[in-house]
Parts: sequence; structure tokens; C-alpha cells
Amino acid sequence: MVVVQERQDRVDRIFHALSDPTRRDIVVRSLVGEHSVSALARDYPMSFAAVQKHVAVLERAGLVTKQRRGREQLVRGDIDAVREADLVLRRLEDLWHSRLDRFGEVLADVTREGTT
Amino acid sequence: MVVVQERQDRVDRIFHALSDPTRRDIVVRSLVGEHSVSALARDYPMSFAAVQKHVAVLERAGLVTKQRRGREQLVRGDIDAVREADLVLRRLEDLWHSRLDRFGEVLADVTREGTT
DNA sequence: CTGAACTACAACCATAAGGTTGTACGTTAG
DNA sequence: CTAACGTACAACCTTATGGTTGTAGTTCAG
Repeated sequence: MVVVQERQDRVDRIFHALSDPTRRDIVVRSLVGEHSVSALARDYPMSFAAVQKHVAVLERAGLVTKQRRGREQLVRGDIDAVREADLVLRRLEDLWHSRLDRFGEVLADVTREGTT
Repeated sequence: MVVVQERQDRVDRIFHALSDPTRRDIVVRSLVGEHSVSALARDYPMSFAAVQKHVAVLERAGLVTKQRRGREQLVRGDIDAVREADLVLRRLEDLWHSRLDRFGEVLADVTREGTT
């Protein structure tokens, strides 16, 4: 059993990064096309440094990557991290379905009673 | 001075709730079957009150619901909130695909022009 | 060359988050 | 009835988070 956990799992970071509306918006824009940090920053009611921090959070989560182009830093969304989070959610849905299967009879009974 | 607006969106709460491994585990167990809070608490290396707080976070996010049974409080997972988060992720993936499509067109154009 | 534009990063602040312990109260077992 | 169980919640502590301002290094335009 591997007990040596890192301080924060990658999945933790991804979900945490997505828990902020500004960051989700940045992900949306970065998935559609590349934007410099300052271009992103212009559209939010906060300082450039604040947006820079949001981008850093997204970068640590692997949701975006940065690439230099001259004096700009181009931010681009990375879909793999999104898929990783998606996998977690689908596993939860799978669990739910298997639970439904196991209690299918009971559910059927309840439904029948409910509609009587 | 302290303007406590109802600030946090439901989606914010869901993603934040899922950003903690203990809470994700509680969701897993609660989707599989019902458990009392203390039954859940026994399996984590923290106090009962801490687990209680985690459950509260999940409840505020709509990921679980609680139902009294005698002196116990049964925690049960709610798949709807999971699906809501899943929708957000799928929209991101859709954006990514549409970007690829548009990029494909550009590529086609460039290629066409380049080969003329 | 010089200044403006982008970025990086440190210092600071207020509040949220995640944990603890302690107390209180309803419910059930004996 | 009484003791134990399950829960709720308050008070407290420490660290993380999200914002600010300020300083400084690079790169580009003129």
C-alpha cells in the first residue's frame, strides 16, 4: 500500500481549480483559443496579479499550459485534465447505476406502490 | 462592512466539495448505500466533528442528502449534482472539439493555399 | 536608446477552510 | 430510569485562499 501521499492529489487540484467561476471562464476561453495573460486579465474586475494567480492555479492543475511568445505568455487550455475530472464523475455515475441494479427489485416495488 | 452576499454558485460548491479526497470517498460510499454519519466517520483518521463538517459541505453542494432514522442521520448520495458537474465538463470538451473543427478548416485552407 | 507593455514575484491583509475539543440534547437499549 | 449512542453546534487554532500594491526584469516599438 502506497501511503506516501503528495500534499495534494492532481484530481484535488483540478476540482479545486474548477470551483471558481473566474477560473472556469479562463478555461473556457483558453480552450477556444490562445490568449495572453493580460488579454485575459482585461475582462475581469480584479487586478492583473489576481488573474495571474488564477492562471497559476489552473496551470498547477494541468488545466492550462503557458507558452512564451515574445513578451507575452500565451495560455492554452489542456483538455486532458478536463477528461481526468470527467472520468472521476463517470465512475460516480457508474457506482450509482450498479447500486440501482442491486436494488432494482426494491425500487420496482416502491414505484409500484407509489403509482397505486 | 461585511457584505455577506449569497455569492457562491451551486456549481462552485459542487466542484469545491469534490476537491477533497475524504469528501469524494464519502460520496462514493453514499452513492453505493446509506450510511450514518458516525458509520462514515469511523473510517477516517479525523474526529467525528470533522467528518460531520465534510458531510455538511457535501450537503450544501447537493451531493448528498440526510434523512433521520431514529437517532441516526442517514447520508445518501444524490447523483443529480454529479451530473450537473459532469455537464460543465462536457461543455468544456465540446468547446475543445469545436475549436479543433475550426482549426481543421484553417488548416485545410492553409494547405490548399500552400499547395496552389 | 528609451519608454511602454507583459510578466514575475514578494509582501501584506482579510476571510475561508479544515481541523480540534467541549458541551448539550434527543433517542434507544437494558 | 439511566447510560450509552448519535448528532448538533460553538469556540478556537492554524493554514490556505483570493485579493491587493509594489518592485523589477524582458521584450518590443519608435
